[in-house]
Amino acid sequence: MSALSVQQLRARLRACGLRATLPRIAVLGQLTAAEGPRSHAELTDALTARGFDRATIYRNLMDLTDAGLVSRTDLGDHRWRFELKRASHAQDPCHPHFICEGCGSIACLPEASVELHAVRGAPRALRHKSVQVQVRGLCNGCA
Amino acid sequence: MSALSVQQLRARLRACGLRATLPRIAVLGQLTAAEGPRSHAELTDALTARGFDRATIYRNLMDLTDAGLVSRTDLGDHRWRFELKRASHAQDPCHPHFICEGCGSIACLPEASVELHAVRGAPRALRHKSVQVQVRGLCNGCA
DNA sequence: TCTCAGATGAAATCGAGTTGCAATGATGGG
DNA sequence: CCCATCATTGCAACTCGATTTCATCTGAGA
Repeated sequence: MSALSVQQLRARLRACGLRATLPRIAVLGQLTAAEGPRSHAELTDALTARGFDRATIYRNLMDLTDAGLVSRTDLGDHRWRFELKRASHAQDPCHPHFICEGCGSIACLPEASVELHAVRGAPRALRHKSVQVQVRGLCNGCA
Repeated sequence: MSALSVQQLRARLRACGLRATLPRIAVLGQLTAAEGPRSHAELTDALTARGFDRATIYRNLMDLTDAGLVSRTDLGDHRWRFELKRASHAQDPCHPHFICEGCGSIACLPEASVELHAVRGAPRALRHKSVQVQVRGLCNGCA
């Protein structure tokens, strides 16, 4: 799902009751093409070159979040990250994220890469898998 | 460890190579008496009455964090929280941490509760186990 | 006691996040 | 196909926690 056509993006927006405007298609397209969560600043850097405004990008991210197409999380660095909810990730809604402490980039890890064991004394949330797992370290580029 | 004498606080600061100044002793004292993480604003509210400046409190929180006496985390509400590192957290450097997104308490998980698998495509740091794992969710009290 | 690097206080700055408002444009109805 | 309407945009300003600047002050070793 690296890149969808404009028609596909437009259809997806309309299916949620959102107007298919140019900036909105661009934002959804960026998130669709992205590997993992992206910050507002990252999207702004990528899209102001095309003439779109910060505030518009911000409001579209909120719109997509409200529509349920995108999830908004804070991975602990004081910046909201927006990630497309993918059909392929539907079965593992809380896949772990890898956070590079060198360059700050964030990537998704396959759910199989982290296995949780609800050992004695651990919070019950661990047993229900209703937790968010973050792995911090150096990415291959920064190591 | 609800309250330490000024002498004890002073000694602890000196042991880290920090000067035992009045504001610094007050900040460390507040964190020592606190039950859980405290935000900069909370400490400011408590300490400006004694005549200490916001910026000074902020810098002392950073100093204590750099010195390793205090940990700084974000519970997801976009505000830094500072919590005294207690002795019980000191040993076993690479165990996973459980962060409650409700009350902010930070608990140590047994190393066995999280198992990492270096699957294809994962960063090499995962294979070397040179990563830090954080599990976020609701603790038993907040669930 | 003297000295000065480290620390403080007051104010300014930074930056992500957010909002107000007039102009614009996507959509549905005619 | 055109028009009216209302969601959306672009711009600028604002909020507020986080952070820095700089002149002054002070804790701690000599």
